[in-house]
Amino acid sequence: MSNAESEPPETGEAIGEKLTELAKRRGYFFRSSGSYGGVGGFYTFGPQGASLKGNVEDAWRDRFAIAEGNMEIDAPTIMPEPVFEASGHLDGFDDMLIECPDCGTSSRADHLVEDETEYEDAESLPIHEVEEIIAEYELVCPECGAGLAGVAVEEFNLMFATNIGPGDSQPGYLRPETAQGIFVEFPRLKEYARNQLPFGVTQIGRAYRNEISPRRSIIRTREFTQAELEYFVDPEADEPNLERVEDVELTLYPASEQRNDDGSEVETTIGSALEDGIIGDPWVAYFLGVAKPWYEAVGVDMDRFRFRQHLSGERAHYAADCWDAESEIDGNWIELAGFAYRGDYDLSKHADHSGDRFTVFKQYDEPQTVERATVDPDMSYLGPEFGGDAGAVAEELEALAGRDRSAFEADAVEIELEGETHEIPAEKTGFAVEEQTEAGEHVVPHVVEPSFGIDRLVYTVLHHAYREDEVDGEQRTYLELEPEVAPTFVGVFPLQNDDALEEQAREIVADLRDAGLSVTYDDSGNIGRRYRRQDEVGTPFCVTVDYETIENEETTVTVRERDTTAQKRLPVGDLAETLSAIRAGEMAFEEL
RNA sequence: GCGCGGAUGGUCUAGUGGUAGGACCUGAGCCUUCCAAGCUCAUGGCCCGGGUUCAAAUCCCGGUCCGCGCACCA
Repeated sequence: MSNAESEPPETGEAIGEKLTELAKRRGYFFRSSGSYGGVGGFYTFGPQGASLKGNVEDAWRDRFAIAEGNMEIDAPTIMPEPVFEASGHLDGFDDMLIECPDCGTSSRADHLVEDETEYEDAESLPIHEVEEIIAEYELVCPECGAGLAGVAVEEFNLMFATNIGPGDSQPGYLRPETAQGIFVEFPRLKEYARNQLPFGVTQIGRAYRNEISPRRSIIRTREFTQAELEYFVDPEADEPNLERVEDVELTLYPASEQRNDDGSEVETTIGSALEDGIIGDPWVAYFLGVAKPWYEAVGVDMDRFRFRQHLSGERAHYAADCWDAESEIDGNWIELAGFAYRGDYDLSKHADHSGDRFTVFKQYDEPQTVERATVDPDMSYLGPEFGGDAGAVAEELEALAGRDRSAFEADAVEIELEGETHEIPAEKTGFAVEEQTEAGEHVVPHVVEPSFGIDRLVYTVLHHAYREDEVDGEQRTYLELEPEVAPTFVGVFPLQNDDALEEQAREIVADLRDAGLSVTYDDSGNIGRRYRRQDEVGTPFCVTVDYETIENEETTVTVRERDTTAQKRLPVGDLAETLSAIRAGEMAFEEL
């Protein structure tokens, strides 16, 4: 177990409940299918939430696809069973649960068998065998000691199963991660990359896990959105451009510190963390360095953010080094993203299972000439001599030529086949040593995988943006969302119900929308109420048309900033341009 | 999946075996020359299914969902 949930920074009071209430009331997110009683683990993003989420996805795409020069694809969410046999999800995602008839405790049946008997890989055994083993060894409930012999073992796979087409002849599954959609299409994707390593493929999409108990709002759901990058590299040749990120400062929580009782987080830079060996892999380090400023830009509070290294027991067996991005929410650390060096695990598995080629041809600088021992067996001799074994004999000859040329120097070549020794006259083997020119080799790329959870990030962004303060003695709740991700960028109001003011305000709305800004118009109640309404959904700016606007020669409006409630008067003509510049981060409100 | 607690307008909540009230929000109107003001009016609710009862939002059972703990989290 990690102590990932220990020692949260002492910032922020518990605001999860208030946020959930606000999210429901204002349209960020809410439980799905409420009219039918609701369903666990599924949430709908309302108008505000969908917009915020879309903006976060756009920001991710800008940074991890476009700015890095990576491709983006959009693969199906349902894939056929063999894909998941290859990926390991069909077996590895399978839990065997056994429930104690006395105390009701559920245990992992496969773990019980592995712990208490000499069986080592109980997970791969069929259910009935596990049940037999439990009966045979008279295993008991680890909690209360009651006998478990004869108790049914229940299989629980975290993947949602379905059927493709009529009947159940072609089982399929909803993908438990978006990554497989990329790996499966690798042979074609590498063509689009013109067979050049390194290259990256991104995907933003839904993934599905039939969680036993979804919890904590949209933090752990059964359907969620991931943004993943699979970056394919030549492990021999490719190196990340660390200069771009080496000065990025970050908070790390390495495995070594987690094991200490008084372990603590480490403040360092990408460059020194690599030098000190804290981060093991330069590619992982590179993407941590890209991710940190990005998280900051979309509104994650860097005082409540860290990268935590996986402990060795926590890592998947193929992952050499693995770090999670984590944010702190009401005293708990939640996982926002995982950065794993997956080696050639995924591509090799799919190569084995599909028979397709998951490699990239890497041309040498200079063609290389190598001596290679080859055989060309005389099958008209081997056939009559060995009958049905002739093919196997030929294969063994070829293998032998590869490992021991001297075996072919005698008049007769000895080979072993199923324990028997056979002699083949040397002249019948067609043995030769030839010079071959090789232009390059097929390499299985290694994969670096930054994998982001979007829903959790949206929740974190809202949580970290939540503010309460007082304006003129009145309580105020507002969301300090970054302009780049805020669902609505500007609200436009007439100061009062007045045809002239309203007409002018509607013109401004049209202008701003033409400029591509997300605008809302509001003329209900009084001006203060409208400001508060926009504050609560996190709209960064409000524009108000008053009598000065329509009476003075120069048409001006007030622009009011959300966080400070400060106002400035600006000419209408420059409004769209100025606000667009602010949204793009090229200008600050204070500079106006 | 187990245990404990919960579920009343959009939101937050009061409530008793005799068919539900408030606040906020929302909408209409009045008022209003910049921060949830005031006045009038309006919309809208007892999670679902069974049982007990003359009568159930209330008591009982089951389910669904939510929160917490346990287990689970490739």
